[in-house]
Amino acid sequence: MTSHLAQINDFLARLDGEAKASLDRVMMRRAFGRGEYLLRPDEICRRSFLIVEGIARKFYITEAGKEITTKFYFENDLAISFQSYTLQKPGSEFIQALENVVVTVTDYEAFQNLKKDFPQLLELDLMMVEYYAMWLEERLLQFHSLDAAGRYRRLLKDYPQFVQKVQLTHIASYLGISLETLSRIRAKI
Amino acid sequence: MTSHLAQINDFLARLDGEAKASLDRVMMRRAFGRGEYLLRPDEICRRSFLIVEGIARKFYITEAGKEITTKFYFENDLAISFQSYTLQKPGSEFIQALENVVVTVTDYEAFQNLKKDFPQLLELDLMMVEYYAMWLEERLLQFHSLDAAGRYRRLLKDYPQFVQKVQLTHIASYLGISLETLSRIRAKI
DNA sequence: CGTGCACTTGATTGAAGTCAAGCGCTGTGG
DNA sequence: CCACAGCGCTTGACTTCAATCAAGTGCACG
Repeated sequence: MTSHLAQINDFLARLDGEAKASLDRVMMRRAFGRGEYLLRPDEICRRSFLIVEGIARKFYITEAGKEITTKFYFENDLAISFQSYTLQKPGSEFIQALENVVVTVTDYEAFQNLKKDFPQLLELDLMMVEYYAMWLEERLLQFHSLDAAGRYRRLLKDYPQFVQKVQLTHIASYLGISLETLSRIRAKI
Repeated sequence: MTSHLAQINDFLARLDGEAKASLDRVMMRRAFGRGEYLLRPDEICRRSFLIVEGIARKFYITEAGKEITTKFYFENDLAISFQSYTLQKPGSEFIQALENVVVTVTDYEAFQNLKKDFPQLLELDLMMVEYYAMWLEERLLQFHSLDAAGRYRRLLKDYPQFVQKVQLTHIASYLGISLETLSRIRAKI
């Protein structure tokens, strides 16, 4: 998986000058304070947020009123509500800063237009979506084949930084287990 | 979701003549008998299979030796082992015909080359991966927010054809529940 | 010095897994 | 043509994992 990420960085490094310059031109730096929302439900996700600094999360609220965290964003992660962004339709997800966050914002329309001029960017887009799909496959596999303790151990192994920096409440919902169960799992390790 | 599928078909219909002809030229029709494997673990997924007729499934085997079905393929579905295909590395998934199946096979390399000549095909590729990612997101959401009975009811609603045509053993593993539990859920409806 | 929030710990309940037996087809060979 | 073997599914009894409910701890911050 990491190899794919490396490939994306590699690709970005080799992106030709004009494409890169055009891309830079439509990107805008912005800051959000701890707790602020980068995106709310019923909004169309018209912008992507590349995390420069800080941590954010994506979550939705179930019918029962429970928050489910579906993704954490760290440095260099691209935060969007995928379905809302792709279809340009109102979504049901929140994106929220968990700390003070600095991002570079790219407008959806602007990026679509650039893709027409620079097929390289189309390739880049494809690579990023491929990467996301593989990440989703891996996550689904974990839900399918690991129990609560197994999923936590896997998280510790793959992303130890999460556990240090993110509240257990959010980690529990990310893993699909209750806060209490997570607490007990941790006590045993 | 259906809207996105419609968009792909629409796109295919508008694909310009030369791109379409080139694509057709590299596609080959093939048949597999019930139970045969289109792909096995440790193979690199070097071909995609567009289902013309019949049903197939994708699955893997856990450390505990249990089969987990991750996807069913019906007419017009494109069967690949996504990670193995995308990275061109050996994978761990089986793709198996559940009935006699007719497919059109497209070689990975050939398609990659065509994408260089026809950016339209690159766009098509992107759309298909986007569609797959949204499907994965939806499936993950169901694992996260529905219990066993809820997932089965959702399956009945979204894909009633599965339940008629596919063995309950496979459906149970697809839903992440035991065959016995599925049987009890069905008895209550 | 409280008040609130993040987390822990304990007791109980409930959903789903496992193990085991049995039913009802279908298909094959005596 | 019947018999029985095998497979797909059901049903029952029991167990287990994790959710829920309910206190309680400890730290941070006004």
